[in-house]
This record gives sequence, structure tokens and C-alpha cells, in this order.
Amino acid sequence: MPELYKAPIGTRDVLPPESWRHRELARLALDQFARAGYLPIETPMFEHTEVFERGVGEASEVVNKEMYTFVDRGGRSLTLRPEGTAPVMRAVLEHMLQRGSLAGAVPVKLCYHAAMFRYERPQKGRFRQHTQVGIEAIGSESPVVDAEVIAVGQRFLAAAGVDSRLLINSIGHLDPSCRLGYLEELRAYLQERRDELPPQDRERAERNPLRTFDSKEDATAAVMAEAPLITDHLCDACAKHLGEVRALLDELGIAHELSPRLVRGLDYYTRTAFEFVSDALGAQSTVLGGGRYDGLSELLGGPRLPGIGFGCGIDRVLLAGTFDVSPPPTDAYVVTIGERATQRGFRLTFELRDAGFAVLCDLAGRGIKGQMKDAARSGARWAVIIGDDELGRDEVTLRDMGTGHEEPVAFGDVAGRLRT
RNA sequence: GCGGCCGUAGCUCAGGCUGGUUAGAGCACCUGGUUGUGGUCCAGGAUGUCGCCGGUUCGAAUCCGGUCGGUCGCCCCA
Repeated sequence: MPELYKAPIGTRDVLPPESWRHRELARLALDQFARAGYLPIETPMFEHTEVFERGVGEASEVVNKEMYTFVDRGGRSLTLRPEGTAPVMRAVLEHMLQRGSLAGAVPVKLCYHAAMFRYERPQKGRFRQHTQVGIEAIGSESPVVDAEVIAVGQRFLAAAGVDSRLLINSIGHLDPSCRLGYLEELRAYLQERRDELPPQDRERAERNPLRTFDSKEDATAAVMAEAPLITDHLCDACAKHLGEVRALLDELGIAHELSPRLVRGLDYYTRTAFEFVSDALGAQSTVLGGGRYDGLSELLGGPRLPGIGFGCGIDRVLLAGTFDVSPPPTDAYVVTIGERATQRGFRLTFELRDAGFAVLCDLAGRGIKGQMKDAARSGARWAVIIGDDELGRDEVTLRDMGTGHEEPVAFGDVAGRLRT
């Protein structure tokens, strides 16, 4: 540890001007979400570890080995949130939002912009701390909610200039007539062709058969190409639900591909699963992903409370998309010569700021030349120059930094002149 | 947790294979030319634990080992 001032592995500082893009992109997201009726919610950065163990699922990779878990001074096991859905559901249950302050709102619609933490090996588009924006709609099973959530995500990505494809699937619900029955069939199939799988995938096939579809091994892909598909084994209700979601997407003209091999890693997902993938991200192709989690509330000990939502990594959106914004322009820079002028100029700086302008002044005791240079560096449109000559006439010299043209302006008229 | 590649000024990089005087360039930065004027130009200037630790050697940025960090991929995910 030779360097004390070095960010921990997998974390990074977002510096200007990139920090400006981050901020504005998050603002764009939250604005769009708000227009669709999703209200901002802030949950703690950490939760009781059990919220994730039970909500996300102890078998999942995320909970298994990727959580930042610590014991606080009171002996409680706490975990920095690795994802946004379980904490939001926990908050909805704790405050009984569906009956309390948001009574009558069915579903309860919430959105967030928050840091997530996962102890993973860093890679392109993947960090141990990253920021997500996301929405959750809790309290309705209607396929219209699914379609709305997906469409809100699609609109956001479009606005952020991300070129992506939408993959959608249904993974059914936990019942022998649906996912459980299918899993049995899939297991039997994998057992039958076990010898054809690479060792790594054999283990996976047993532990989490659905995930075998994700393998990038050619041999495995060949086996999975002929495997039974969940889409063909959904119960009538789940199949109908998926069909209705797709019809609504068609209604909006949102292109999507049925992807029977799309599976999600977190245990709480039921029925609709979807993700938007981009080719611009290397191995981390998912830029926005989500799905329905009708069983989550009960896993947390709550009543039956269906929901659906998505999470979207804004670091990835920035990497994959074309979203860009310019930093706010500087309107004026107050240049002063001499002590009296410095005092008067300092006051003018704040008078102009109070009037709504972006105004800078020297904070380093520079001479006029240094101040002019600083003014140019700041991109200020105007230099407001004040020296003894100006003070004597109760005016300033206003210099147009673009053309170099200068004109005298009375102190009281500066704000008005800047406005033109 | 596993594997490939990489670590030289604030930034982008040369030098390294074939160890040897004060380790370079461009950009950025500072000063002066212009004692009240930037962006151009000219002249000058400052800047590096050559990632870190150890080994080989008379001598290491250069060779070797380890380590830390970055990057890309596996796993998994936003």
C-alpha cells in the first residue's frame, strides 16, 4: 500500500467533465420516470444482511460471494446494498405504502438513483461500486404494468442515445404446472446429455439448470439448442400474461425478441424477465435489466404483493450511449486592479450571481494578466474589468471575450447589459 | 476466485529486446516580451520515489522473482 491517496480497487472517482454527464443523465432519468408517475424513494445504503439473503436468494452468486457485509458495533450483520429492488420492497412493506401515505396508488410506483456495491473482479463496465437508476411498480399483476415498466426503460435508453436490443422472456411461476414442472424436464434432459457438457457446465447444470442456457461453451450451446424451452412449458396463465405484455409492446411499436434462454440470476424473479443489451460494452452487454418479482414480498415475510421493475447502470449507459452535455457556461469574470477595486468587484460578483448569472472572480491574488487568462480559461463570455479609472467614473469596462470589443457600463447597468 | 496483456512527468507516449555520463518528446502549466488586458506568436522555466519490494551486476527504467494496481476475458451481473 504505497499510495495512500488511491481509490480502492474497483472504485473510481468521476471527475469533471464526466461527472457532469453523470449528474445530467441521472436527472434525465428521474425526470422521465417522474413523468410516468414514478416517485423518488431513498433507502439506506445498507440493510440487514437478511434482506438480501432472503430476498435475493442465498443460492445466488450475488449473495453467495459478492456482498459487502460487515458487523456493526451493536453486533448486527449489515450489507451494503448490491441491488435496488429488495430494499425498495422492504421499505414498501415497512411503511405499508400500499395502504399508508400512497394509499390507493395501485401499483405503488417508485424510482431511485443510488450506488450499488458488489465484490466482483472489475472489468469493462463493471465496478465494485456503481450507480443505478431504476423503477419499481409494486402491487399489480396486470401485464400493462410490465409493458409500462419496459417502455419507460426503452424511452430512457433512447433518450440517452443507447443503441440496444430488447430481449424478453417469461420464466413462469413456482408451481408444478409451470416452472417447477419445466425444471424437472430440463434436469432430466441435461442428465441424459451430461457427457456432452464440459465439466464446468456439468456442475452448473445440476446447481442451476436454467443458467446452463447462458454458457458460452460451444459444446454446451449445441446441447442447449435442443433443450426444452420454458416458453413451451408455461402454464396457461403465465403464457397468456407474456402474450399480453408482448401485444402491448407491439402497440407501442417497441421491437423485442422472445428469448427463451434469457434467465435472471436473482431468485425472486417470476414471469416476465427482460434486458436491453448493447454491443458497445464488451462482455458486459446488459445495460438495463429487470423483471417481475411476484414472490419477493412473501420471501421478506410480507403479504402477497406482486411487483416489477428494472435497474439500469448509468456507467454502462454512458459507455454505450452517445449522451453528452456541456458544462454550464460562465457568463462573466470580474477582473479587478487594486485593493479597492477588488472589494467592489467581489461585491459585484455576488450581485450578479444573485441576479442569476454564472460569475467568477479571482481567488488567487492574480495580476490583471493572470485574471484575464483565468477568464479565458473559464470560457466566460464577458470580462468585467474594474480599476481605479472605472471606480472614479462609477462604471466598469465590459469586454466581450469573443470579439475583444470593450465598452464602459455603469455599475448599475451591468446585469442588464449581460442579459442582452 | 481463475487466466491474458500492461504499469516512464498532470495527460498521451518514446527509451527497454542488445544494462553504462545529468531519463526524453508533444500537450498542459509557470515567467517574460505587453508597468491595466486573455485566446495567436516568440524567448525562457519548473515537473519524475521510471508502480512497489527484493535479486543478479562494478552499474538496473532496462534482466529475473515477488507484490500492488490497471485493463480485457471466465464466472456473474447494471
